[in-house]
Amino acid sequence: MTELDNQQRPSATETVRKLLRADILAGTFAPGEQLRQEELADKFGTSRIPVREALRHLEAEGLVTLLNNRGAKVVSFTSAEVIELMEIRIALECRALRLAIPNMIQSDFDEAKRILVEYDKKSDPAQWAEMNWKFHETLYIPCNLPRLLSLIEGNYGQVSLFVRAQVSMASGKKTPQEEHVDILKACRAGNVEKAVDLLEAHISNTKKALMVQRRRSR
Amino acid sequence: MTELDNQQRPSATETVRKLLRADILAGTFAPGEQLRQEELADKFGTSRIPVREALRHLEAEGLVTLLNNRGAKVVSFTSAEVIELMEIRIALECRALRLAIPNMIQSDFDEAKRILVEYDKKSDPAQWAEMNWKFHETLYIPCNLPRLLSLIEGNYGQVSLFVRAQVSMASGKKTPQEEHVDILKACRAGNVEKAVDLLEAHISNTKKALMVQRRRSR
DNA sequence: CGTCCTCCTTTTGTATATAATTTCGGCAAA
DNA sequence: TTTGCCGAAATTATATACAAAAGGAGGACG
Repeated sequence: MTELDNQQRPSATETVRKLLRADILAGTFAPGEQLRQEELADKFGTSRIPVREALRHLEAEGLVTLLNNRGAKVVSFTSAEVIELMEIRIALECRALRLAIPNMIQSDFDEAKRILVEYDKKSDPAQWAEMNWKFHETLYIPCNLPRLLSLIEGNYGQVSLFVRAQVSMASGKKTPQEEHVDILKACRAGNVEKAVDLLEAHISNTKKALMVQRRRSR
Repeated sequence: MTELDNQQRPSATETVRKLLRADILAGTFAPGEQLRQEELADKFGTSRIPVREALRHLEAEGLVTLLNNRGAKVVSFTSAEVIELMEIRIALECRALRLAIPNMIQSDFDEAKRILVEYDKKSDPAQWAEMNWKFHETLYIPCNLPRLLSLIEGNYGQVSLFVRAQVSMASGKKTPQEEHVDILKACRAGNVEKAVDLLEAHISNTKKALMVQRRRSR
């Protein structure tokens, strides 16, 4: 048994934190939006104390910003900061993949494959985001480093606030799905260097797509 | 002006957080030690509320662990977890260095050099840790990605809880200081691949030294 | 002699209350 | 119209109060 089977009953603070994070990631609270403590306390049926503690935690996670006497806002990134998140993705996820590949077993490949197949069936862009994360996560889990995985997940959470539907394919380039297939193939072949290179290119492509997208929306 | 000139006067919560973190990193509170809220509140001259909020933040940072109705402890890592921190160092710091080198200017080299010289003058192992961090930080700062730098700093904070005096050199290997010199030289030469490889080896050596050290202390 | 139960103490978790700060509307003056 | 300055209302920050849970000493029972 690991050390993580502690909490018997979740505290109010943890409940609020979990629900609030889900709301933020689901877009219920938009980036930049003010989060009023009393409102949240009402919504979650607690006093403001657990709300404030949850906000402090989410602040450290990078999902909200707290200013002195001015409360909390959902984070809102500048273009440069979103690019930065992609650099962090490259750093963390490429390392995780590198360490994961030697540990992969058949069921990991099967699971990844299954997700890709399901991916193609879904038509709702909102679900693509979910599938995309599932696929990537599946590739990294075998590295067996929970803290690294948790950093990746936290960073990805911030990313997903801004990279809602990442459909875009630069003209003539491969689609993200095609890239997924290629990455999985390299993993299967045990070709660490190739897989990592492909992953870096994959994330880099998202980064570039974002740069274009953001440049347009001025 | 950036976005970080907000806080006019720091709140009690932030003050407590900063001081408590300093205490933890300085070893005033040892890993595994219980942190009593009332005690901390007294020490910092506040009520327990700011203390609790600071603890929530530090929990998210990974410096303390909170258990339900059982309060906070300074984190205490298993051997495997310390190894994991080094993997995260490799992921984050190698990427930062890679992105930093193209942006380095003369004053960056000068500063790094200055730190290395000072390094040799100090005899107190406690100061080595500080110098070591300063040197690494100096190399990464030119990447100009504040979030990445903040992740690196947070991770390094956890590392420094357990890697007090990293003097050890495996027999026949280079000392950490010699490795520092080599890394800096590669940076000066603009040789990104070599510098990153050296850095990875450098961190890996620390990792290996830790593995030996921990194996002994059983 | 050891184990388990109970009660008391300590400590944590959350609600309520109070203080301090910001925000905003209105009014006056330029 | 615009600017700037009150002052009330809203909102946040912190303290205090109370409730709930954990920890520990002592005693009953095997």
